Amino acid sequence: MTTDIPRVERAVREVSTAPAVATLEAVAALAGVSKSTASRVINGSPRVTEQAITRVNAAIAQLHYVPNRAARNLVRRRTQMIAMVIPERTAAFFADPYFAEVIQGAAMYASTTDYTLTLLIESEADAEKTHRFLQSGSVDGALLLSHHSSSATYLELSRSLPVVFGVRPVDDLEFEAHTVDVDNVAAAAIATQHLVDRGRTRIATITGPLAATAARDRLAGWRSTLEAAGLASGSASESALELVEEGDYTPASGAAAVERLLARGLPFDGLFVASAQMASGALSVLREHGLSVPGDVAISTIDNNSFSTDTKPQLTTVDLHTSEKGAEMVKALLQLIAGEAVERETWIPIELVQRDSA
Amino acid sequence: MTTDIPRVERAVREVSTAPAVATLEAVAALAGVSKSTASRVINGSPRVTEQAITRVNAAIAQLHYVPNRAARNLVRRRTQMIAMVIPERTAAFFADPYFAEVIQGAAMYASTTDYTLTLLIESEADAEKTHRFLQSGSVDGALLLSHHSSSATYLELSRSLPVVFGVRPVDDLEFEAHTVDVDNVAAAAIATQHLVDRGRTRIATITGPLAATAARDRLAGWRSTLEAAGLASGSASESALELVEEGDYTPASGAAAVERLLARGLPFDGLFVASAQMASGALSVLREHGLSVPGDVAISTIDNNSFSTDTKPQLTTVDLHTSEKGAEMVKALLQLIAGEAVERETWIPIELVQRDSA
DNA sequence: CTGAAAGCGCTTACAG
DNA sequence: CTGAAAGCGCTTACAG
Repeated sequence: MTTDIPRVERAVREVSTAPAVATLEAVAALAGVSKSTASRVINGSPRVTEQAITRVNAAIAQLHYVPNRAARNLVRRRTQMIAMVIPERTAAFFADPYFAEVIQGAAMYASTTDYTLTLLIESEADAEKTHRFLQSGSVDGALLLSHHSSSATYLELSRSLPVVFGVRPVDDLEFEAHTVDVDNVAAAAIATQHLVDRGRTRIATITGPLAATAARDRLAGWRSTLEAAGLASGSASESALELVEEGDYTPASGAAAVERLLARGLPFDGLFVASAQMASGALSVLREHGLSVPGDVAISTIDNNSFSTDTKPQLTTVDLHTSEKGAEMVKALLQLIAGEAVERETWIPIELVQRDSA
Repeated sequence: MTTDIPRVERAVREVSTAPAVATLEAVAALAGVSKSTASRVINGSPRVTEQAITRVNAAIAQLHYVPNRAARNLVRRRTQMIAMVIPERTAAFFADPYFAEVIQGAAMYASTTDYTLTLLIESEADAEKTHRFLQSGSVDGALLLSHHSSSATYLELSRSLPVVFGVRPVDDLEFEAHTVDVDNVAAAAIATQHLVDRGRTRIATITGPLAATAARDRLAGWRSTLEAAGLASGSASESALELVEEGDYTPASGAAAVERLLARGLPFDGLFVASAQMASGALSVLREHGLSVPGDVAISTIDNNSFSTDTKPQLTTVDLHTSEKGAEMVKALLQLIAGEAVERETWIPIELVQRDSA
């Protein structure tokens, strides 16, 4: 009503727009009841007559009425919104199918509820902003995919807002967080055991960045499986436990890691790679060196995504059911918001998918 | 203050919660001004004294005040939220780095504004639900990444809500949509021309699903480049224009497509593949057949992502600046919402990235 | 420049 | 079962 352009635009709008958004008042009037009754019908209150219900519903249909979210949220002190917080760095590495899958699973599940999922990119530079947003009551709860910020910060956050973590916080026993995760030790153990079952006796591994718990867990799963199978013996220098190289989850790092492994001259006939991305990189290098897979080296890995099926041979891997994890995170959060009891830890089931690399 | 359960819950909250959320009223009181003035300061109104400003800001800081979004949205008739609509099928194929990149770019940009991006998965089964949501005033605008639904439906939508498309709607001239896209014809032409410049004379192509405009555009770019270079001559059966196979953007389909190309027995020394994903699949097959790249067959493609760098040799490709596209979509939408004039079509610049495959 | 007041569109005790 | 009324927390003409 002030500047010129908007005025014109509004006029145009008024003409071209679909019937102005209906209000509760209009519905009530059309149905011949009070706003109170109309509202009760809408919210499924049991204290209304059949007749009121039908009439209100008819009015709603006729008017294409949809409750105004802001008004409803204001009085309910709810926003019907939850946030998925992902660190900026992760966003940049969105190429990693892992995060995309979690987010997809979460978004899919959320879309079946009447909660809305918003993506919150936490800039490393201004994590404060994210926290302010979360504290401002803009969302009813938050999903944290990782926590580059200090655990303390998040502890604080989780005290004023329902929060579900997608990774276990670094051994902070005081931390009463709710988490939905996968048993990484077991995943690695299953993949490694498969190699053992295939008769491999010198099983090497390529790990993820060992700064992260998940990578360390996978390393531990590999090691304990070798020990249990009696494949960890030998002098220190020739023990299979020596066959460890670290990567950063990218294909290139996987390739570099096998190169190093090969350069060390220690023989190995099995290789557990902590991620399919790295495995695909490792696989090419092995073949370049004239090594056959699974003939000379059997490979098993973790993550059932395009990286495990785009290779030749396709990779035997452990499916972490990642999009299910995203869904479960949302589910747990909504229960928390509803005040229901939720297990401190939810473990997503994992599963070996046998293909051709081992 | 009324029902029992809430009362208890509130009590619990009060104890465990960080300082109860401050309200405008509290800020005003602490600052010794009216809510009106406090509100003006918060909203940057010029009609306030310096003194008022400093006192209100001090109060805000002290109380950690953050405006309640619902209340603000209610009165402003704004939600400060925009939705990114992606069809369910796309969500499932989230593995395709393309969508992940667009979304990431959009989320990143949005996070620098005070708009919130929500991911809306449009179920094929219940597209109605999505439309209801969009029409309900829950968001101020929508970003459409693709449109499996009829153009008509979206045309209708775009009449009641600012909408920005990420793909050009199928030649619907009446359709006054705003779109942010890339010039696919040019992208293909650049990639193909590079092959021509490298001295290749029989240049084949692997297209995306030709049902989509983008795939047809890329095919057209390839064709016109060959024609312009005089490489399209010859009898129909041996014209390079015959060297076309269709894929579906997955690596496997790229592999299958070259197999068919090879099976036809027509020689080719250049190959333009419409996506890096397909190119990676095609590349392996070529090498399996003992063909060297770029020696025997030079390859150029489109999309600068992990698929173009994880191969050996790495792929010469056209960078579509996909995450920039996501950002530009948000930018255009926010301008539309603000009532500013926006170009009907925004073209994202593209760029040849020369690597080793051609 | 500032405050009192109205109102955004709902929900929900309260009193029939 | 139902309606009148209050109130959720803001913003913004309106009248100083």
